[in-house]
Amino acid sequence: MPEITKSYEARNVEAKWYAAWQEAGCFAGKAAEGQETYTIVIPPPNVTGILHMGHVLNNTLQDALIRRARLEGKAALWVPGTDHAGIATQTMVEKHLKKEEGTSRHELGREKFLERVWDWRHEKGDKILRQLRELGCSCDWDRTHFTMDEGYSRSVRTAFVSLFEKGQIYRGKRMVNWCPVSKTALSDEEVEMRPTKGHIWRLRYELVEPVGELTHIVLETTRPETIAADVAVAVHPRDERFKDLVGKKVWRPLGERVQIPVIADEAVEMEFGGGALKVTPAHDKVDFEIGQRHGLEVIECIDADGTLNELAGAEIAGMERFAGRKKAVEVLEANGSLIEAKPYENNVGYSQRAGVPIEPRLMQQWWLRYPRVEEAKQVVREGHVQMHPARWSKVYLNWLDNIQDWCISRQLWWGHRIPVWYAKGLDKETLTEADLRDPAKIHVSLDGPADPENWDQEEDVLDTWASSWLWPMGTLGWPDADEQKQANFDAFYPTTTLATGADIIFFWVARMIMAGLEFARPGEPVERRIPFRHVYFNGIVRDKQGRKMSKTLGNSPDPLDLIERYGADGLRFGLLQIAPLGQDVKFDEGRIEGGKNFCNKLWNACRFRTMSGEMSDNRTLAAILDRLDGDQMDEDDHAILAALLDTMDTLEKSFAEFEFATATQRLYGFFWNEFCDWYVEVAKTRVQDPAAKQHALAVQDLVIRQFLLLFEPFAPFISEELWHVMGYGREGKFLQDNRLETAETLAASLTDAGCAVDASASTRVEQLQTFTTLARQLKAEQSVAQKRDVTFQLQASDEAWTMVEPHLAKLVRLIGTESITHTAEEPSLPAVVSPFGTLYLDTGIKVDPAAERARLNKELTQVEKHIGGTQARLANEAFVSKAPPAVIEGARKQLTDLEAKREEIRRLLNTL
RNA sequence: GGACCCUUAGCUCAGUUGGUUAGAGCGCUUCCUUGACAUGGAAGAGGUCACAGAUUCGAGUUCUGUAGGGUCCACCA
Repeated sequence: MPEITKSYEARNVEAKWYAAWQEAGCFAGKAAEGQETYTIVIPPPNVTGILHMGHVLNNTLQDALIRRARLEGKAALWVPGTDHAGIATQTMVEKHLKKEEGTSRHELGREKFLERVWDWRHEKGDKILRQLRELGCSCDWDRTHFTMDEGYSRSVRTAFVSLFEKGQIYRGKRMVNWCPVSKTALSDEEVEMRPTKGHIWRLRYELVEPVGELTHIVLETTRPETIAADVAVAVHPRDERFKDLVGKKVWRPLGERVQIPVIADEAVEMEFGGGALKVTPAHDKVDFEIGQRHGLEVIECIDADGTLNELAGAEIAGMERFAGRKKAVEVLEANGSLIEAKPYENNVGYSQRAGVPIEPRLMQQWWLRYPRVEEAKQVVREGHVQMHPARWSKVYLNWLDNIQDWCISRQLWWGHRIPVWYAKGLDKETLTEADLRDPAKIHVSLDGPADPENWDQEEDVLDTWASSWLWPMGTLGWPDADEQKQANFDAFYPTTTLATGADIIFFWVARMIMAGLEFARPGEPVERRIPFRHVYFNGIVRDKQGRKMSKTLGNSPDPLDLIERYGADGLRFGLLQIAPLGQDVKFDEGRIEGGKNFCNKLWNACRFRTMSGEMSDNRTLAAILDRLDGDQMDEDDHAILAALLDTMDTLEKSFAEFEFATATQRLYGFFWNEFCDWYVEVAKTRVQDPAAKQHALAVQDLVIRQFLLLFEPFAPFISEELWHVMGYGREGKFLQDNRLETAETLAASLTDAGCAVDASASTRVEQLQTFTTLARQLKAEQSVAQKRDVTFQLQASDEAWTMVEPHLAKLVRLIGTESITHTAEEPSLPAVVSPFGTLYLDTGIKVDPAAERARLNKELTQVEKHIGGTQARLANEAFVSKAPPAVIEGARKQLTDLEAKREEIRRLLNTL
């Protein structure tokens, strides 16, 4: 028998078992012919990222799902990997280069710079994957993928080429969200609207020729620095105030002194500002559209880096855009155009990553018309892809309903370079749709043209999400037939569950669905093409004040530190206990500590079991069942086994519903309260009885065994350790090599073993528990809680006494008394009314009648209050005639019981 | 402007299809180091379930509205 330490030391076992699992290839995703599979692809973290609490939650959930699937006998595969994270990684390396070497990517040049990024990736990357091992994640590490690996890159290019050939991809000059810091275009999804405090300036634009009384038009703007790029002033066509002005000209108040027309356009809000709008097509999306409708010129006065150029006007040219804004206001004030400056808060689009306002800009970019939009809606509407919680479907469908073409090109270097080659000398700015489809001018292919010397490859790379949207397929070998075979694409696709955060439902989830439908198994039914069947959205981990955890706030605990202090299992279990379906998680370190304490409780329960008696053959369930003795089955056995079956049932349901908090809470309550606090305590007595000992210990062995199987998905390390300590495992075998019985099959096995579980015993055990609590309560009230030399007398009917008598030995021990005797007398002693009769406590000290009366009166008041309520209900004619009979019956019985109790308390009061 | 979520004990949260006296963990009070566990045990205090209506014999639970908090989408310059 191995020596078991007094408390559970996670560090002693975690590394050991992880190494053993890996050595034995426990995590390999292998599917036998016809075997049911369970596949998860990890949401690939940034390759240079480090583990934070969000990852812990997300990956613990996935690991729980995967480990449970293994125990259910499915071929489980969890594919790990990382994302190259274009902007984030490139920015990180650029910063590093600037700080450490004072150089920049432009100084290095594309090739050298990319070498440096690769160095960085090899040196610092994948740290997060190693950290996931600390957490116990059972990924199939041999299948680790990286979005920039050659194989994966090939799938990215394949998708691009295919979509290009289908005409879904085009190059076009349109308004894009330009990030002046990262110096790249962004998709709409990467722009975050933030309320921003600033000013709005009320300005006058002088009419070239007065119209009647009118000498100028009043309008308001938040962006005076762009005035020099104004090409018109727009008013609403039905606005009476301006009907005579349309077609007239005004002087542009900044920059070159030119006349611009007043035009009428529906897009103008009459109620806003003065009812007129300055039109700056180059720097505003709406203005651009107006400009298109009216054939207006586009003047760009802001450059790519966010500085104002010479077209912005001599006064502000060369200035940074916000400094230029200030200066522009001064100029406007000086030339009499400024009427008023008002503090103003409006929504400004920010680059999500760089955190600066984006600049709408007119540019040539690559665009994708999303494929399979209708199918993508259909699969969710029809439940082929189920979202949990379901409400996210609505968000998803709403987005697809309003979907816009996706700007997929990025002006970065770190990423998948777009597989498009331009014939040398071709003017890329003036390409037409026909040019795009002309193989003499544009070459699009996986591997490039045969005569590269005559071509220039596109400089831009793809949006990171235009690679990760292929993740479930690319990691399973698509599109290469051999690789797919090797990865067993056939068996593992579609994946089963995607666990991720709702914040990337558009970025990633929706796009993966469209990609899957477009590329996977062409021609087959949608349910074979979708990338996953379930999407589980886990909440965001927040701090105690409800704020998102972030590096800048410094409010995020270091998961590795938490693992160090509470063990990986404690962290996992504690976190899942507070992670309700679809709600954010407010991080509470107390719960993590609770997880650790629970592990310790489990540890000690097992330790106690090994101390209670010789360990017998625990190697199989059958061996344990063999040791059960039907003749020794008492109510406590029935109750604990019924609770075990119920727990198994609850776990099965909660896994199906992704209700992890329910699952962990049931496990906690079952093991700690039902098993340790009651069953193990009562069994202490039975273990003293040679006739009952083997049976009572076998029940414990059974309960612990089944519990470990249920617990392992949440806490794999301690479960594995105890599995071996308790002798459930064999040399070279692991917990996961066993199958998890269902509640039904275990119940059937118990029946076969002559120990059919009678769930109704639970009620009677509850009465014994109540009895115990009342007796302890009485002792505490009489200030003899710790004394064991007191005696109890139970005044009970013969029938009630027969219910208590078989349990006397246990009760005496649990309550801490010398004896409980059956009495017909009515002693003058402190008493309490129990389910079995009136229980008297003899402490050997004289009773204080006043104190006793006070105590009983308090009790009486409570009972009477309750009686009142119940009587009122039963007196209600409507209740009696309409409520279901069972409910009425329950109320009647309750009333009878309460009245009996009341009488007994009154009688006791009279004896004082 | 559109959609969604939340509000239950001091704190963090459970409360299944409406049905006895609303639960857990932490914290708090009292007692206990008795031979699994002080990372523990026993007992206890603590809640008008945000508010107002409606439906119902009966509402924490269903519906409507209000207030407060949060999220997403749209973006009036």
